[in-house]
Amino acid sequence: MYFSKLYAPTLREIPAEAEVASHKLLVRAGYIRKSSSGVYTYMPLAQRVLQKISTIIREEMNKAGGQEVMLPIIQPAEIWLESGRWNVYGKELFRLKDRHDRDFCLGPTHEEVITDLVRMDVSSYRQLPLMLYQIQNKYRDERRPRFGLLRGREFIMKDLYSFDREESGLEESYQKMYDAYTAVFTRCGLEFRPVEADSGAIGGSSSHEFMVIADSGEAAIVYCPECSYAANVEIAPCYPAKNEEETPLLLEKKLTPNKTSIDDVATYLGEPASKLIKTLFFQADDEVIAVLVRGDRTVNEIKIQGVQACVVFEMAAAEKIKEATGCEPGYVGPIGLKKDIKIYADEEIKTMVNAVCGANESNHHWVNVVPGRDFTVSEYTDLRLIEEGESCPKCGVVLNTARGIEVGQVFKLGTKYSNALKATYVDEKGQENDIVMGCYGIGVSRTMAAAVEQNHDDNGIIWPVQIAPYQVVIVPVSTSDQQIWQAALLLYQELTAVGIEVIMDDRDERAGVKFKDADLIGYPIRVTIGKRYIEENKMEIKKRWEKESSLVAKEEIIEIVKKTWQDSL
RNA sequence: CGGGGCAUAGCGCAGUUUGGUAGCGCACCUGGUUUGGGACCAGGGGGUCGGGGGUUCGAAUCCCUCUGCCCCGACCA
Repeated sequence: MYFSKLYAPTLREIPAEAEVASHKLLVRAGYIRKSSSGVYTYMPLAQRVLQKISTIIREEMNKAGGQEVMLPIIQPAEIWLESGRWNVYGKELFRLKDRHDRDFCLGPTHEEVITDLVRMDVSSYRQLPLMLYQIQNKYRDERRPRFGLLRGREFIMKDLYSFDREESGLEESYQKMYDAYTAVFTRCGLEFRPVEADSGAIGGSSSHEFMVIADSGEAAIVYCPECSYAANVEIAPCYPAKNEEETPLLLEKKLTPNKTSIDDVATYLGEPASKLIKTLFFQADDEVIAVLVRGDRTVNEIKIQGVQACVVFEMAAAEKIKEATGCEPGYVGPIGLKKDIKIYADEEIKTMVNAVCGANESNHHWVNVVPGRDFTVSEYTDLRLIEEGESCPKCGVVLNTARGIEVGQVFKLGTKYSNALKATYVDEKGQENDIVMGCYGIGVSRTMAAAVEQNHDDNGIIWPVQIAPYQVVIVPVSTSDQQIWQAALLLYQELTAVGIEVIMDDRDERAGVKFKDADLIGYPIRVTIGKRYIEENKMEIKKRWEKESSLVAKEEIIEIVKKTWQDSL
């Protein structure tokens, strides 16, 4: 491909709206343009990268036994009503009506559609197991689209659904997909880590997320340097720290004027934050609940939802808190609540002695509080967020922390959807059973953005060879010098002939412009042909991820390029 | 959904306070000089100043209203 013909308009200036590296660089380098908030056009370079990622995914899905299908994006409301998610999914679901006023939605995920398909055509155990997948656009009306392709409203996903006879079959399918995902991201040349994850609103028993490691990632993970343990902090279990043993003292109310935050109260009373009890109120459907954690800890809302099942879960409104405590937030505590509400407490609270908590009276806190003596807790359990420096639940070694971008997730769904939608099969004994399902997603467009987040420098993108839009760019320093131009042309033809994807920068631009664009676009290998070719018959080869270039003969160039390409496969 | 901000040429911005008929840099076109890390000179094209309504002799500028976009938070298979 000649650069002069390529539709890749690069920009010198960064669009004002771009926040993160992948967004800035993909826009600047001419890969994507925004159409509306969270919706992007993929231009030729992006399309090539997406195709490469998709090809790798297809190969691995097929290898694992998957069959590709294409499912509808426009989905009828009926099946969503049947699964119960039409009302649960909320505003995230893009809804629309047809001319007859019938309800539809744009698919954010395809459990309903695929289950509807399979229930029509699968009836016998002889047809199982089955794995179907698709790669196409999905839609979620995000409250706040951001970070370019990382959180869009329209995005490309691969999703595979597995259908098995029983749990053991699901276990096998799940493992196949786990392995396939590992192969996919390895082949994409990314540094990633599978972590244990929450299965969230999609339901199901077990789940792993595949995280591309990048400082800009939205997800925080912990992993063990010794054993294989790795988890999203959302679900990482915490062990209670030992609280100091003390002789319980008499409960006492203290004046704490205008001290509403943990830090303020701790400083004012001269106590460490770990001596305070943090009391938070949540709205769980129609019920208000109180949650207690040590003052220096953060509550983990995912864990709370694990003990208090509900559809809507959020921080309680101020008036609800007042109803429960008779007091403004800032001085609330578990002692003497107005209303009889459930109090969940983190395990660490149990052993606290002579603690501090709000008195449910403005400008007052209790000191020398002893849980169990001064108030009663409905349930003690692990409710806090894991912190830096805590131990591995498997082997006790101190965990490492990292940030990641979630590019894939695998779920064991069980029979949640097959049961709701009556997708059943008949076994050898003539017994009807629900099909056991799993679902497995990869964010294709997000993977492209994550690759950029992980692989870039100040000058631009540094594509892993496997997913680069082209592997090589040839830069003839002058297009008017026939000796240089002819050499470039010959190299171009020879590389193309061996299956290497090459861009020839044939533009009548200064060398500096071509170098800047080459770095920005991120071709793994750049070959420059200039004076040194005329003088010494040497070409310059530079790998995008290395600082130095080297001068070599043309024959070597071809060998180096071929080798680099093959090494990456 | 709460809070804040922005909307002027393809991109980045000034002009709005104090109304007088739209400008700068980059990009683009023409010609010339240049040519190894985003060149220089000269000339040129491109704007319903987000939409609608109002005030005024006159509105990018003041008022009302709608829409879009961005940031922080909350939320997030």
